[in-house]
Amino acid sequence: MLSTPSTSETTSFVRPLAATPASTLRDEANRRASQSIADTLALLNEVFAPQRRIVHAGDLIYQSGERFGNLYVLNSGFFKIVNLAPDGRELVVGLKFRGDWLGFDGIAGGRYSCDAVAMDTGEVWVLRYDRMLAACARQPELLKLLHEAMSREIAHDRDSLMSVCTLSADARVADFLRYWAESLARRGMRTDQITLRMTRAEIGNYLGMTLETVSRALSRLARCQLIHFAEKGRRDIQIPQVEALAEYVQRSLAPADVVLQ
Amino acid sequence: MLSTPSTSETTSFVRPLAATPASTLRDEANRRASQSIADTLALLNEVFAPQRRIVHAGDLIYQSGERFGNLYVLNSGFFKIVNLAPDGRELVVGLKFRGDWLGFDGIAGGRYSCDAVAMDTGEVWVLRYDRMLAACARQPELLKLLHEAMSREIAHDRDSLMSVCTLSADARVADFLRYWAESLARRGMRTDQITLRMTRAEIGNYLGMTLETVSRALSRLARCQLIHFAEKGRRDIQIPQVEALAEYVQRSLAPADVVLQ
DNA sequence: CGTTCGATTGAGGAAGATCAATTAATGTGG
DNA sequence: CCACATTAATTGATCTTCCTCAATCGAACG
Repeated sequence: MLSTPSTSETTSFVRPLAATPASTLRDEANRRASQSIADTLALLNEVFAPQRRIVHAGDLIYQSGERFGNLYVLNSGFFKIVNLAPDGRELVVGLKFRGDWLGFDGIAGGRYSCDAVAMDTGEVWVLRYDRMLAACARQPELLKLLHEAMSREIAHDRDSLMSVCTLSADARVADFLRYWAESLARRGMRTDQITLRMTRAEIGNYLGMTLETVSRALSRLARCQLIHFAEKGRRDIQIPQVEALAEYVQRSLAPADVVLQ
Repeated sequence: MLSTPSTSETTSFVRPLAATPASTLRDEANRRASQSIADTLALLNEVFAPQRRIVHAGDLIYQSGERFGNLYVLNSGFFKIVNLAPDGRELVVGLKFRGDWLGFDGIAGGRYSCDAVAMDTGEVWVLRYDRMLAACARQPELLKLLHEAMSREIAHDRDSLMSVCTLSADARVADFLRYWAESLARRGMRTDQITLRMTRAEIGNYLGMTLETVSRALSRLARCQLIHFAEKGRRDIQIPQVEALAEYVQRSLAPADVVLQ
């Protein structure tokens, strides 16, 4: 099912002149992103032949306070990262998809500072950090990968903070759906119909609002036709156009005096 | 629950019986932290003899969109990291003190994704990333330093998100002051009287609230005697006991039904 | 088939934003 | 050094958003 997805071959061809609408460019970017993730996994597989661990919804891959020793890379499935304060507060601070790394937070203090919880069945690759470092010394390419992953995480955390601090509740929910859909798209998965693996309470926790507010926001988005609920179950959400969600976020930022044509 | 705390940083010696009040333990931890920062700077200086750059309030060390090439380490001064959204939103997403690294966000995309702005006169050391990598290959100790710095940043960003998502405005301001004071303490600087180098608007931007709310929160904290304003100028703030601020945050979390003895 | 858990929706209230007026610091040119 | 302009901070009054509490409904499960 996995390993060695034909590495190499990241579209080095210039496209023919013809029409290249925005959607085509976007698809192309997603294809490249997906390939890049596949390449990364292939390289890791080749270098480490890492131990594979199958997880099911609710499984913890590591937890706060546990001694650090491994980094993890998701081959499939979905994870949430839950930050725990000494006083008992819990917050979902990140979501992880195929190709994402887990466990960076443990490097500095020698212990993980979060829980990593599977939200679905999936496969995690286990990388011993010390072996990783040793391999990096021989193979600079690996180190580049590692640093890029950490850097991406830092940049993304900042974007999360920006969402929470500057967007209204409705916009935050829209942005969350957009982010989820785009994360899937960049991994070559369907985005017209997505299945949220989180309850309203979890989404609210992640976005810094109550579950009622999440529910109301989703209802409003559905009323605007930006999303549709699948017939059965409100966990499946159809998104006719992901870009429309981004536009909605932008519109919510625009001061009312701007004329909406 | 788990094993061997070891790793520097966690007191691995059992203290002698005698009186060791919390404040002494804390001072000792701060002394160690300060020494650790000094050691790091000394090592970097020795290995790279890095270019030094003097900055003044308002100077940008790098800005969003600029081509990535350097990491920076603060030898003195204070920086804010400002995240910029394509639509013009700006958010202060981080504060940097002596010993902190800047520029990690640029590694992944080849461009910085934030502005790094000096809030005071200071000295920044410039480290070429490629030279850094080369040096790391020879000196694993360096790589450890680098990874720890990135890891700390990831962990801290998550804590920031937690503050914004779970604390009231007053508690967030109190937590901000506590964080600032502790950052100074860990660098061996005075904390009884601190000079905020930010306007109320900047603080509010960082904490996700308006400047009026910051002002009101500070007034309330002053009314509770948790802080005092210096005679002249409201930028200088006296903090009689930093721990009292942490307690205030905890108290604000406690449901009203808890009896506060 | 009832129990439980998650989601939705409404009503009322509280925290914080917005708008506005006043005061305090900072700076500028004469 | 002072008058004046400018920017930052405070405080109050009102309004909005979101939270809290509560009732209802639907889906999943034993």
